[in-house]
Amino acid sequence: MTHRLSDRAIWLVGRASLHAHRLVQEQMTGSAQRKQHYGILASLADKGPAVQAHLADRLLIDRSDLVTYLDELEAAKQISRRTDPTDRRRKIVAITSRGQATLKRLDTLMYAADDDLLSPLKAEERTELARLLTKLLPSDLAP
Amino acid sequence: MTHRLSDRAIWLVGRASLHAHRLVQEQMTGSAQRKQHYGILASLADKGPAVQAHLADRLLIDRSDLVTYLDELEAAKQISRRTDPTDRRRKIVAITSRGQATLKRLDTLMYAADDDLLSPLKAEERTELARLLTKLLPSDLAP
DNA sequence: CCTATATCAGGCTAACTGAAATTT
DNA sequence: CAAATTTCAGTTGGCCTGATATAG
Repeated sequence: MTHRLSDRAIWLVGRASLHAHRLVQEQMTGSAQRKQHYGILASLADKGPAVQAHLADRLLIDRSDLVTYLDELEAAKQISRRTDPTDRRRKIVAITSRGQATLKRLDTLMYAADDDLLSPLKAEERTELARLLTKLLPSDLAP
Repeated sequence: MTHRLSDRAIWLVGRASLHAHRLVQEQMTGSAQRKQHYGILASLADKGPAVQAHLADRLLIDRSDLVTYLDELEAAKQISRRTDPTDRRRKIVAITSRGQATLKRLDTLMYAADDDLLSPLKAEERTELARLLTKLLPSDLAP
């Protein structure tokens, strides 16, 4: 009661996210990629090609914003879009080999930022934090 | 390795923060207050008056942004600013009685949003999450 | 006819950058 | 003179809203 902020998960998670974002920016200086590009490429690499609407829902990204990010990634030949033959409203997005290479490079940066962020925690605490955060999320990030 | 995103705390905490922010917005519709106002008022109420620079550091808010937020809170007579007599560069910020009342109201909203956010977790998991997140933060939120 | 999908145009706000004025 | 504090002006990026064209 006497220390509201340290009790409010809403506040804590917001500030932790800001701190994390700053660490990512440190790693990403000079890399013309966005943090969202990482999420998109990682999702496509790990879960396979996807329709844009489903991809947006999985990543908690707005569908109209995803269009922009995919435009950028497509211009860099890191993803491909093709119309779904069974439903021509949809476009199926897939990662390219160039996208795989970029992802590998980004993953190194994100791993380093992750290590900075988690440095105050022990190994068991890190996995426990990941488990708890995953339970919070409305989208299904699990396999 | 096969599921990058669910392994990256950087990504998880960012998406959890977005989800939390949406829940706060649901609660705050119609309330002319910002989320940052809550943090400022709560910090001043729980830890007492503070110099702007220290307050900004504690809350992980940019110093120039804090100026704007304090202008708004001051216009609503929820905080007061006075020059520090021992160092006239500094201004000491304090919460007013009207600010206390607003904080009480905001705290109810934030508590409700917190409860939504944490609904997938058991009581012990909630306190564990708060503990872990607090350890991550560079600023000192503890008493 | 209604719904779903991708796309586009525009707005909002938190966060950031850089610089000025004042005081130590 | 150099450093700290508050303040101001302007930019960026992520998120959001509403609308359109196309397809089921």
